[in-house]
Amino acid sequence: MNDQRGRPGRKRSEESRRAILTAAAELTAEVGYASLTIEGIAARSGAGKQTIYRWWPSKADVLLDALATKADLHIPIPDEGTYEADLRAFLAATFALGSRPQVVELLRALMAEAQINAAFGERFREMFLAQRRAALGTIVERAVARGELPSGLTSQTVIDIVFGTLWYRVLAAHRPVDQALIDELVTVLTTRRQS
Amino acid sequence: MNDQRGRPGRKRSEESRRAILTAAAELTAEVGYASLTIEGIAARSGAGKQTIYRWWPSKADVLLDALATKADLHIPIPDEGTYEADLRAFLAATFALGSRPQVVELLRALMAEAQINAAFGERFREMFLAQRRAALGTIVERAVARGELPSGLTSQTVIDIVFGTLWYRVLAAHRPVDQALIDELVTVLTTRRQS
Amino acid sequence: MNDQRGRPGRKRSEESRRAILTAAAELTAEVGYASLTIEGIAARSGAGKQTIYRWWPSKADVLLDALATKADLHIPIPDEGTYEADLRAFLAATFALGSRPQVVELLRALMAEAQINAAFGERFREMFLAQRRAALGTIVERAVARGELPSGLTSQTVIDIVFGTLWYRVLAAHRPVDQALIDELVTVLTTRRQS
Amino acid sequence: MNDQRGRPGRKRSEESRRAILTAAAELTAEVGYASLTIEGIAARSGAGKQTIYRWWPSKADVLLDALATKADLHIPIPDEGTYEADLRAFLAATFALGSRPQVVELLRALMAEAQINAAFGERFREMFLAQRRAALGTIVERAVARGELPSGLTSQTVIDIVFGTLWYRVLAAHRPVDQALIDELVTVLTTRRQS
DNA sequence: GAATAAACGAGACGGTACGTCCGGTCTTCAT
DNA sequence: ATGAAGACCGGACGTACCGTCTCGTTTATTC
Repeated sequence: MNDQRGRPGRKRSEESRRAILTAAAELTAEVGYASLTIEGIAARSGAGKQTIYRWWPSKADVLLDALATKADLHIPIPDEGTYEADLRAFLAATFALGSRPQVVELLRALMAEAQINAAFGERFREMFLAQRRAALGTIVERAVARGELPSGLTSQTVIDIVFGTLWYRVLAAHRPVDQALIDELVTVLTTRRQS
Repeated sequence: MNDQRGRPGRKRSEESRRAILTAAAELTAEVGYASLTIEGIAARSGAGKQTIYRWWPSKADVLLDALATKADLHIPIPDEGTYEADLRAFLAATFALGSRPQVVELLRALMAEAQINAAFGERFREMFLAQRRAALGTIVERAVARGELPSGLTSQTVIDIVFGTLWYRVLAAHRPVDQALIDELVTVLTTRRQS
Repeated sequence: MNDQRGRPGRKRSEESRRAILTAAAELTAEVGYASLTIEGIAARSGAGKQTIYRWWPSKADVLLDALATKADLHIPIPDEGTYEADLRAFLAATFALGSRPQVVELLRALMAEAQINAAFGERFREMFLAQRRAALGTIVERAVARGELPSGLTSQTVIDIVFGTLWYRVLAAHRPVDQALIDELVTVLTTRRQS
Repeated sequence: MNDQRGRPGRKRSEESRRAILTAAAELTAEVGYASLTIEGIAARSGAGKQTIYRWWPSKADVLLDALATKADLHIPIPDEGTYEADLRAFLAATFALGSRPQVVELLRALMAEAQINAAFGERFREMFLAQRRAALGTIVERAVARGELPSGLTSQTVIDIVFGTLWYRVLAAHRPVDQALIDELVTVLTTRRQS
């Protein structure tokens, strides 16, 4: 990826990169995404503006990178044996993540930016949303293979419903995702129906 | 509301108001929300900037007002006799609305702004989202009264799932709401379960 | 002047006029001429902006009017019997006026405006400067008639030198006109020379 | 003065500086000082507004700089041997300058601004007026040393009378400084008196 | 080791839009 | 017809950031 093979010249400074990502995350928490500026990130991190523009196309991309760098945000793909248990485990992991206000704020900002800036939207969808969909997709496909999915439901729709409901609570309702919601979602998406 | 009784001074110009709302809507369609500016709206509408700032706190509020002024966006509360039919009718109406690209673009922009600007978020939730929730709420409450709601499902969760899935398709998936999704949503949210 | 004979409609309010002139003078003293605005005068005086625009073409004209209304600013034309005594009396009267800071401030502002706004400059010259020149002119002409003027000096130049020096101290030197200056001016402009 | 030794960052653009000063001078000549705007200067010079604000506190300071940059405005200190000849030479040089309408307009505007804006007034007095006073001061001091000054006249008063009369003609009388005035001034300020 | 080349902090640059202020005009209702 | 109130269009203000462009300096690779 970062094709540094034998190129002359100074190497990218990992120190600067970290300082920039940290400054961006802190500033977002302190002043909010709307008041976050490239100049502010540069000033806080001690980097020059050009250094930021050299490596990221926008402030949203800096934050997306900062998010991706947080290793602990990884949501594992559970394998509990049954579709219901897997789904419940997946939702519980997501729920845990949702209880960290700073992360939630970041996600709201990035989703917003994705609506306004089409190019970033593309990157956000590919680098973030698609990965989450893939994780849940694995679980649902397993259920399909086992015949556990309720009839009349495609796996894509299950995924849309799960993520849609979670995002809606964050974006529109401003209510945290809670245990009750998880229970109801699992109920709706798993229980077999009468003919 | 606009208590003009016997107040001295010139009255608010309805002509300017219309010109501003129209210009804002047109410009959003032409250049996109990100490139929409108050100055641009003023120039296009022939109004002074101050006139815009006097009546709306931000460009998003202008668009929200423009949206509210479009009478044809009203979603009726159907009463077809059964919960399933009502829900299907409600979704069909929403689906029809979603097939108008300009409206969808507007909604995406407003939802984005609501994430970034907390004060506008409050207004957007109260003046737009709450009304839609109330409409669907009426339908669902009727179902509850009739005992048609699947057990283990609260009416608020039904609403979250419905709007969540619709918004998710618009915001994250960039896939239009289609008939297949409607069918699956209705299936999931109506069918009685085996004990 | 104010030809109100038999005109229909409400008469000009003397109360408003006074309030406006007072407010303008006070505001100039409080915030300075640069920060004086028509809106400010209207607000302070309780008048509408239109009322001010109806009767004065600019804020400088309001102040010029306020100045003219101050009756005590009148400089009498002395007649002491000799040119030297007259000149000294005239300068003493002007000197007394120059010791009132507010008046000096006003004069500085009006002279400044006269440079920047040609139309007002014309009015200022005619309504203020010309009157002062005429007063001193009477004195000097009397001296000419008596043969008291030093040879090689025209009356216009005497006037230019007197007012020039006084204004210069106010505008450029920021030093008050004092007794020493008066003495020296009198000396220069009266003493007969050796052939 | 401009201590650029080893400072990091891009250097100030001399090209921009020149373009701004030229544009300001031209615009003043074309539309007058009252209609001169920072935005206009920026537009005409091709510079950004911020570049102007970075280096000059007001439009008057831009003009003062433009004036100072005009090398040909320098008034030499003559040394003709006698006070009278020196004074006459100094006045002739000033008179020549006064016959350039653009320069006179500029001086009127700056003197006006100096009345209205106290901070600029200070700069104008120090950077322009004081230099002229110093030049004439040299001449007059020489006369004092030689005992050529009329008795009862201090050197400061001579300077006040000279500059006062010149400025008054420009500011108040709107009559150019002419040869007759020079002659009369020299007469008044040099001739010995009868006891 | 010298030359070359890239990245770095710093900061000036041309731009664009911001939100505010005020100018001068125009209703509106009351006197 | 005047007057107070206040909305209107217009234009400039001074500021904040954008994204780009020098600068001088530091660090690496190649000759």
